[in-house]
Amino acid sequence: MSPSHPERVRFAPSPTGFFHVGSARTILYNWLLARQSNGAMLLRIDDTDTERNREEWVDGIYRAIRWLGLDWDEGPVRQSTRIDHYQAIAFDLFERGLAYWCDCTRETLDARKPPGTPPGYDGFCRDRKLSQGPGRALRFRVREGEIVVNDLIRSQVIFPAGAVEDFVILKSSLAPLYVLANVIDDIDFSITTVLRAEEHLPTTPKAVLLHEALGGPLPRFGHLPVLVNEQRRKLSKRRDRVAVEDYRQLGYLPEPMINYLALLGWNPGDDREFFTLDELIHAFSLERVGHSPAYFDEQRLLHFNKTYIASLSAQEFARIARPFVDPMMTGSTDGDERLAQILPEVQTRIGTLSELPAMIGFLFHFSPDYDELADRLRAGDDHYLKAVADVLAVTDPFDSPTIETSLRTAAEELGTSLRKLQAPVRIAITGAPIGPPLFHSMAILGRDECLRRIQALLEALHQRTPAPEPPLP
RNA sequence: GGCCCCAUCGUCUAGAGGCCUAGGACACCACCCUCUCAAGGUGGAGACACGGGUUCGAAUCCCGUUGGGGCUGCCA
Repeated sequence: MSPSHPERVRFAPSPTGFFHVGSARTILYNWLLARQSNGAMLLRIDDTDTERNREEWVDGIYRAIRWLGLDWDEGPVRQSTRIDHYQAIAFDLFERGLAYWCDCTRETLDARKPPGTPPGYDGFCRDRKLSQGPGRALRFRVREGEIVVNDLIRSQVIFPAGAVEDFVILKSSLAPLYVLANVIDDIDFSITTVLRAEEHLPTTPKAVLLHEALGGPLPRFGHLPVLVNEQRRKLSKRRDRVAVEDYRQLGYLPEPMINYLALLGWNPGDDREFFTLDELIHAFSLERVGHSPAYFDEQRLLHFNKTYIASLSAQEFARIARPFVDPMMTGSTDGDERLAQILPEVQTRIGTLSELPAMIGFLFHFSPDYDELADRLRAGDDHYLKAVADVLAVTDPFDSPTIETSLRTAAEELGTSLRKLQAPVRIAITGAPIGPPLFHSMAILGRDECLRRIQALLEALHQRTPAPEPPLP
């Protein structure tokens, strides 16, 4: 299913914010196309808008790409270093009569048009033969006739004559606009396929026009469906959690992120749902990219993350867990040993790495609010706790199976179930009603510490002043 | 408003005229397993937006309606 000819694709983000999950999907698909065709992907930084760009965002782009496990073959090309070149070509377009200078401002344009008229340029300066000068922008003279875009994903899209207005290619500051710089670079770097988000579809006819004017073969265009939020609106930096960096910090891993993103808009045609990057290279095809907007479902991402974590070897899991558990282990003497013992027990219990501290922190530091813990206990639990303390004192060896046997026997003698007996013990030992396997945790902590924690809860229970009787009316 | 895109379970989707009593996955519910919670196993509920065509036959093709989205900037 892979293309027979090497594709030259490009990924061209603008550094105006955090690297977006939508961008991550776009670069993935481009990268896949390049890899499966033995082609190349160019990384281009579209930083022509000096007002909005920040250098830290550029670094963020590099970081995110590497974190995802992707790379690029050429570049990065900074458009900001090629301004002169774009200007020269724009001036040439003017010389050839394909562009003209315009001094209309938003205000003069609006003033000219009857109220309620839809936005858009009216071609006022088309034949005024203005020369270059302060306050004058260069507009492209859009030709007559419809413009056809053959989209790889949507097939033929026709823009009727008159649907495209004369658009600005050089600001009055002489800074080039994105359509111009894009087309010039796509030509200069022999891009064969432009694969980008659907929001660019309406500007594609402008690119086609520019290509016509500048010559050279037209690249193939493909427009990916947009990613939307719960309200079905395009994912927005303001409203939604979209930064790849955020997901990294939350303990999501690159492999499941890639896996999930690949499936957001594309599917293999069968029921397969787990893919490595390498498998994606072979399986991916533009033909199987969907047409409709896709909801970025964090729950499903979580499922992929969780499944991936569970599939890791103990060594791999320990390695990636490290940065998330290190902070809570400071000051703990045999922390490494305890960590090594508990990690296999929690590997199938977490969705993201950031859940780790809350789940196993009790093994390293324990200073609960005993009043709160006491609140969680039920009537009679103090008897259970005492009985368990007695049993634990003579449990030998103090390992998980033996502890279990001891408590099982104790439960029988108390006429209760292990389920009920372990509940208050779990509260005493871990501080929470749910968590990793209790007996294993107890073995890790050791007899003394377990008894100390049970005693502490018992004392807290006894020291509580009984709730005053409600006054009788 | 104009131009453009899109339309199958809540979500991601399979489906390219009969294989559809519409399949899978996430989430949800129940049961099993079980020291809690997970994991795992079994089962369940849940969709072709609507209306016209075309056809022996339509989720699949055409038209319209409705709905959603994108763009409409001297941003990208």
